[in-house]
Amino acid sequence: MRKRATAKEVAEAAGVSKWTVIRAFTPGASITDASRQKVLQAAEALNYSPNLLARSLATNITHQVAVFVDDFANPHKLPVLEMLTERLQAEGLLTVLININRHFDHVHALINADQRQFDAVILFGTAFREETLGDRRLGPGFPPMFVLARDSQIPGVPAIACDAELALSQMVDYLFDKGYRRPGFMTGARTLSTALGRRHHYANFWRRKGVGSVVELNADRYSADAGAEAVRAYLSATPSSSRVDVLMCENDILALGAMATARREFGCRVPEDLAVVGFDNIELGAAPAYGLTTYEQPTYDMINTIVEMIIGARAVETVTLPGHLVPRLSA
Amino acid sequence: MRKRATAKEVAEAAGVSKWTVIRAFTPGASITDASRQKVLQAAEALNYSPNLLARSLATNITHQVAVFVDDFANPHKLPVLEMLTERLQAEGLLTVLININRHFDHVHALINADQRQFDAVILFGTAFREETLGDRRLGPGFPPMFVLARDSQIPGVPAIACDAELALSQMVDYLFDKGYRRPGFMTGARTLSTALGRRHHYANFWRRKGVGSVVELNADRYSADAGAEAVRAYLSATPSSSRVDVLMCENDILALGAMATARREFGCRVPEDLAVVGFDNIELGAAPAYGLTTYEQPTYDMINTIVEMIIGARAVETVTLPGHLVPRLSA
DNA sequence: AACTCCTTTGCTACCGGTAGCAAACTCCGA
DNA sequence: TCGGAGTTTGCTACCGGTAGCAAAGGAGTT
Repeated sequence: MRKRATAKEVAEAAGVSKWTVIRAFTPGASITDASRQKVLQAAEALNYSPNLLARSLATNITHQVAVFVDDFANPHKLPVLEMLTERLQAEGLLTVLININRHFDHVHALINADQRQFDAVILFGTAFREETLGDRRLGPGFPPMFVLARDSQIPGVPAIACDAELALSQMVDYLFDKGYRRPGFMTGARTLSTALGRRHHYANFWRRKGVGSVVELNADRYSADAGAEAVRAYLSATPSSSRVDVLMCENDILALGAMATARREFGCRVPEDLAVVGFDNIELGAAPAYGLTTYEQPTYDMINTIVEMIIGARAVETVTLPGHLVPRLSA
Repeated sequence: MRKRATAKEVAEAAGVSKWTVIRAFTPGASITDASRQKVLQAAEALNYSPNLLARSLATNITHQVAVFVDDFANPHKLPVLEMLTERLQAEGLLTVLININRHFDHVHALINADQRQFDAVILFGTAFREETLGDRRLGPGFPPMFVLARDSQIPGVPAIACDAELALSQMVDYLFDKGYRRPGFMTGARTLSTALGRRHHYANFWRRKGVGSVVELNADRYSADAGAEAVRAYLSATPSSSRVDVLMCENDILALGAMATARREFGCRVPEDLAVVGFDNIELGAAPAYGLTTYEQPTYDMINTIVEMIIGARAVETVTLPGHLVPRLSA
């Protein structure tokens, strides 16, 4: 396999120095049209294009952003990744997808990221803890970190997320106006971020409405199955007379599992016997079979904000952005 | 922000040459325990770890694999990406996720990949065509390419995929044995790969069973909505007496949309009035509400095969691997 | 023609590693 | 005590670019 052409080879072919070749490929560089043409022609013939690795080494800019993901069960991740890659690529940045699931050593992955000189690191998942990210080996020179779509538990690491307080206030207002008075909430994996987040605000706003107690259901993962199981356990243990009238699930995927099981195994009509709402607005929830009432995060705004921070077009700080309620038939 | 420490600085601190420092970090290099300890101590103090960018430039090995994805609508992509990143990371390879949707110029993305010297490029999507990938600018030195989970339409580019012929033969056998005789097939986006793939084999095997005609439904995308729409168009135009009795959809996400709509809007019982089967075995299809009969691709085997080819542990060639039928209630 | 001033080109030094040769150092046996 | 083999260390050259200075070239003025 022949090697790729280098600037030096192109220079020889064009009869100029390699620096002139570089200039022909550098926008705004000082070079006459005549030499640029000569160079471009020779480059074309030799199939030359600059080696970005060498450029990165010299400039200390890689144009690569690492995205750490620790939870691939939620299909909502996919459209976000799509949008994120698209937005980053529009700025000339590539996305390095790093899997931080249970099988991997977080600190190790971070050190690796460090060694690769990424321009930035985006944490996009559920369970990044301070003890891993605060590791002292991640010293000076570590790329700037951002937390996407979650609160940040790490001091100094900004979070760009949906305004959970606003979201839950809108949701509870909506449910209250619809007449629901016996709220339930289903959590997924019990991480700190979860506990402090949506459930907290949900309970708070109900309290303000004068509804003091929120029934809590626990799924142990974020998956349809786990949602199904949790609701099955609840409904089979609770006579219909004392059941909640509306169940909010921490995300749509739990909600879909819960809804399907409530209908199918317990004959519940949704929303008449049990209203169900979710969070995220995944595509499938919109399907007529579900008609899931949910809340849409401001995905584009969050991504745009984070990318602007990365390219330096915006001050780096924690930002919460308003999403919007998506009322459908399930509540 | 202070810069990262380099081998030279560690060398000064440890009182050795920078090459000794490098050797301390190179497994199997010739170095005494005494100097290695000295170096590691100094490195620890300065928080040094080797710069992989510089290493890549010198060795011409980046340990980065680009994955081109052009279709983020199918949730099946997510578990595959999870497994792929995990398997690659286990070999010390990182995954660069490149979005090749309609907004991007494929050739441009490939040239960019070329400039970054990826160790390999994996095409994981629906619509990579020969005219883009055969571009002559992707000349010698371009990283080896692989097509994952699809046929390859590109000569010289091996495909690692599920054995579609076997899969469809198993599926048709199963459906035939269950007594179905009026088969339908719903395609997604009409790309070449699709046309030649599952639908083709499906029709073929029915023909062998003596069933000559397969009704074709067309969804224009791979999404639940598109599946819903296609089945809506079909069912409202076709009296129940002349409808198909089993509808195979090109993938699960189409099948779920179709099933939900058939049930909800047309009162069809599944599978009594209309059996529905899909392909991929996505998580949601397993939920009791659906019980979707489907076919599971040998995802792990495919990924493992491709990774072994990348690391040179296996001959590079097109491989098809057997998956297995997942019978549930929907057929 | 001589002198500016500005543009273009070439050059050295550098980014932070790797490869492989040569010198220096051990260690051992004769 | 010395020779020689094997090990360890240092060195030069290189990977393919970038940065920024210095020399060369060209146009305009007097």
